[in-house]
Amino acid sequence: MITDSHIIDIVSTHHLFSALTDAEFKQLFATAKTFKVEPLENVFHQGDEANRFYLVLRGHLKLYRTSPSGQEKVVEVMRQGNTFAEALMFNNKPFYPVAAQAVSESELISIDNETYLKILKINPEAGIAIMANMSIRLHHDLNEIEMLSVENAKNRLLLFLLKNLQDNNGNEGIIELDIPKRTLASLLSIQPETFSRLLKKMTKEGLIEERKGLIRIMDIDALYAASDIPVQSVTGNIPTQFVPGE
Amino acid sequence: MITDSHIIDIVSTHHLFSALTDAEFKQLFATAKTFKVEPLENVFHQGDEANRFYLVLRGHLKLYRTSPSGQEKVVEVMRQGNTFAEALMFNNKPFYPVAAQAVSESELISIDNETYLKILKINPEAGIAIMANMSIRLHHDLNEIEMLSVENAKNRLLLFLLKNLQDNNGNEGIIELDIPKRTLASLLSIQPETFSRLLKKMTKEGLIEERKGLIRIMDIDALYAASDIPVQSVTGNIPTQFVPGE
DNA sequence: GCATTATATTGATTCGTATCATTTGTTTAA
DNA sequence: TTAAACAAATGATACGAATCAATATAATGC
Repeated sequence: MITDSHIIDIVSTHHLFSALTDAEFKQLFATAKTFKVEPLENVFHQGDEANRFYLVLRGHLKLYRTSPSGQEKVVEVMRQGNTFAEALMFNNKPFYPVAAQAVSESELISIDNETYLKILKINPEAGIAIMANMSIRLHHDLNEIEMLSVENAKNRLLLFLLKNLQDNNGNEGIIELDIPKRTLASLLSIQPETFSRLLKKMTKEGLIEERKGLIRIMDIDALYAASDIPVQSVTGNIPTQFVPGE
Repeated sequence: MITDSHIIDIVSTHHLFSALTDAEFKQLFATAKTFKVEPLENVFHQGDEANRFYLVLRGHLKLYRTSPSGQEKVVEVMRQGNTFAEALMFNNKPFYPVAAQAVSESELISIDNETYLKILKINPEAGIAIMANMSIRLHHDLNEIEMLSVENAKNRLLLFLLKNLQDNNGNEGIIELDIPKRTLASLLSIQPETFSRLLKKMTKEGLIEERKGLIRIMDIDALYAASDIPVQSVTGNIPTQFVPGE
């Protein structure tokens, strides 16, 4: 079971709700329902009328589509803190194009589409505040994807250096290290040993210079050249989903 | 130089604009300005009044913050197709908290905040349509981050299998392969050779069974157990940003 | 049907990075 | 100042996965 304060925690930190005023929040949750689902139990089926969207309080569920031939395909897996079917609401789609089924025992809260949309329509400021959250989250995700997309240690370090330049006059730059190297290594998902070796190698190659607590980049352009960070590293790296026959 | 049709391509596929009606689009771009910036040239400075936001048509720029001590710190790097400073608009922040400077020669289009917000306020439907796009994009990003967070080939394959189960009766599952294996391997960022070896190994271990165009999973639970996919693999993996002293 | 080409498998080798072990250097505190 | 504790660097080794090379199997066209 999940406590009330826990529920409020999960709900109020979600980007769809965190920007609502107290009054709006109250209005919205007057029509909300919390409920449990057991494994293999469906929250809704493909083709059902879509007039609510959901937030997972606990457990996890799969969204899946059943093709005409009867094949089932999981589209997405939802976990604690995730919302689903809200895009349908924004898009005015009347029916769920997928089914939702609990994988583990789960607890959900469902929100009435109409109530939510009414709030947005009556008070466009609310919508704009929510878009602020979504924008920030999108930027954040893009950064995370970019960092994750850089698969090897050298390029992660290079990307880090290029992103954390301070005080760059012309083609030089300085990075101050005010945390232990081993911590920095860990932030970059590199072992301290590897980190040390990398810096040494780059120093030998004349790309950087190390002085107590400082890394000096001799030639920013050369550093860019040394990396094979893709110019457009941000978009469409590994498709999350294999969609047969689409 | 970038051609007009190219501009329209970039702009109209962006989630902040793709849901606008023709009339709204026209109205918005009546106040838009395209312009170039040379390397080291600033689009705006920290503390400037923020009444426009920007879309990168070509090149790349850095957003950076200068601390009281004069240290410069890059917050984000923007590339073709990215927008920046729109979150400020949604948040009604009057000043840019960062500066934006071209790294390479770049071409931008700037949009008037007031005009954009007016469209949203007059017609909440427009905002809702945009939120639809943002929702979809957020879901997509979450999936991508999840997939990217799985660092090794075996677990990527396992995650893929578990996410693409069709026709699972009880603890068995079937995955249909209607694309060439080498394509699938590439989707998973695995070399075809490695992919082949992995399947062979898993077959030997009794986890799966292969039959022309089909992969049969003998025991879904065992597969889960074989993977070390974190339960909550979605959130906060590698911090994108090293923020000294924060 | 056979030849041709695409796709898949298998083996040998190499490369990048983690891991383990040891040494060197740097703080911290007695 | 010296020992203890911590951080960083260096060496040796192990392992996963890429790469290169060869062969096997399947699909396609004539």
